[in-house]
Amino acid sequence: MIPRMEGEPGAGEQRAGSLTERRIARTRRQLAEAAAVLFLERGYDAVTVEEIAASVDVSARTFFRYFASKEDVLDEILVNEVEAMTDNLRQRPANEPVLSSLRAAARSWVYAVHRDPRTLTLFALVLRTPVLTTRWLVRRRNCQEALAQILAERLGPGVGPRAPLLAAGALIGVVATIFDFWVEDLDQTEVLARMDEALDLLVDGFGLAEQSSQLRA
Amino acid sequence: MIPRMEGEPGAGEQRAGSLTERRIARTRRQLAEAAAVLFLERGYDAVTVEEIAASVDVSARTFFRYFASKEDVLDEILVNEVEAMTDNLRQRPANEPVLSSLRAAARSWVYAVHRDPRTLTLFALVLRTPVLTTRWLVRRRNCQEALAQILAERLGPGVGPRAPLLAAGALIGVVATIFDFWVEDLDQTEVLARMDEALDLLVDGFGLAEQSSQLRA
DNA sequence: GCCATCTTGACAGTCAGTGCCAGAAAGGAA
DNA sequence: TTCCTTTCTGGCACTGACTGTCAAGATGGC
Repeated sequence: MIPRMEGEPGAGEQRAGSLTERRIARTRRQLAEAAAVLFLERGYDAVTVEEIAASVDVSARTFFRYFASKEDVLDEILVNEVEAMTDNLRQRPANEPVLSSLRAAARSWVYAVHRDPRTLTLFALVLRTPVLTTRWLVRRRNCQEALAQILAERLGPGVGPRAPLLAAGALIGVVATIFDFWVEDLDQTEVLARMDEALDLLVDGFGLAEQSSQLRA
Repeated sequence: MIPRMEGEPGAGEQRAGSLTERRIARTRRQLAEAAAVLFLERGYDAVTVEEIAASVDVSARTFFRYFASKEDVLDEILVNEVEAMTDNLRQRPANEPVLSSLRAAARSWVYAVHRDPRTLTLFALVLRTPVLTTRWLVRRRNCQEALAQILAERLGPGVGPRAPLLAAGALIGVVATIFDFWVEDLDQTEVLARMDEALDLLVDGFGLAEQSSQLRA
């Protein structure tokens, strides 16, 4: 009933490069591609699933066999980016200070995004479409959980059970905010500098500890 | 065409306590109430707008005149809570250190939520229903913006244009994470202690600055 | 009581998403 | 090639969220 994609083949045993399998992969890619093009042309809401399907010459019913919902076509991009980011992080040497790992991972991810300008354009689309923005926020949260797990491994059990999730919350909070600035202003090139500043602010506790009205008076 | 609620009255000039106006307010309250009851009974997805409307004896069409979408019935609760929180914060004396204000605001908000156990039950419903969770994440973001504005006012222009939003991101990141722990485990009473710990961790920069693998070896 | 204004229900219609079934296409085996 | 099984696909009917429109009913001011 559901196209198989990549995964364990069924009893019918279609091998990896089989004709069917390639056709399925192609259809999936075409649908995602067509959706991205149409969304960018006319906006998310103004495009119907019917149209996306028609432009690849399959039925709407088939579209829903490839993607659980209309949102899912773009959500896949978000998932991929978040995974690219967390994979970068996991591949950093385990003895490197966490913050350096994070800076390096963010750095290589930013470079990757820069290499494919479409990614940022699609992110801009996501952030100006409410339904899709909510998806992005969900992915941010997934990212927090993934980051928390990495932090837990790196920092060991000494830091307590909730610290990794909390630290990840704060880190994602600042990194995602910088990311929002980036997407809002697609031309800006100094993302990395801003990211570094933001992380510096974070490790300083934003100066909140010593801040008081007297200091400003 | 759209029920007026509270706001500037139209040319017809219906005054605040008018019969119509009270009926409208009552219908709105009844709809929200009925929705909450039904959602808690059977889960969000298993309840149709038709049923909510029928249980208050209005048409489904009318439901959509009061709430833009099915999600909006519960979203209102989220908005109210977030506003209660930010209002608490705004009412703190302007010369109080930001962090103290935040602790105090969070504290009185937690007390308020404790006084009405239903609030937390509804939050639990929200967090176990994907569509509603996304709403919650959106509200969190609104909260970040509101908090950033307050921070900007308190900290003055010296801190740079992006620092307030970044600090707010980190603060919301940890406060919301504590909140998630709270909602997951409704019985727990030490929320406030955890909140304080979390904020302490934040002003310490989570110890990320000096952390390195050598320190753990 | 009259009139302007507003709320409501009914109806029709769009679009997302799902279950079901029959037909077509692919792969394996004889 | 031919047959058989597995899997993919289109078509159809259906639910449910949501919107535009219009006529009918209620309300408030005069």
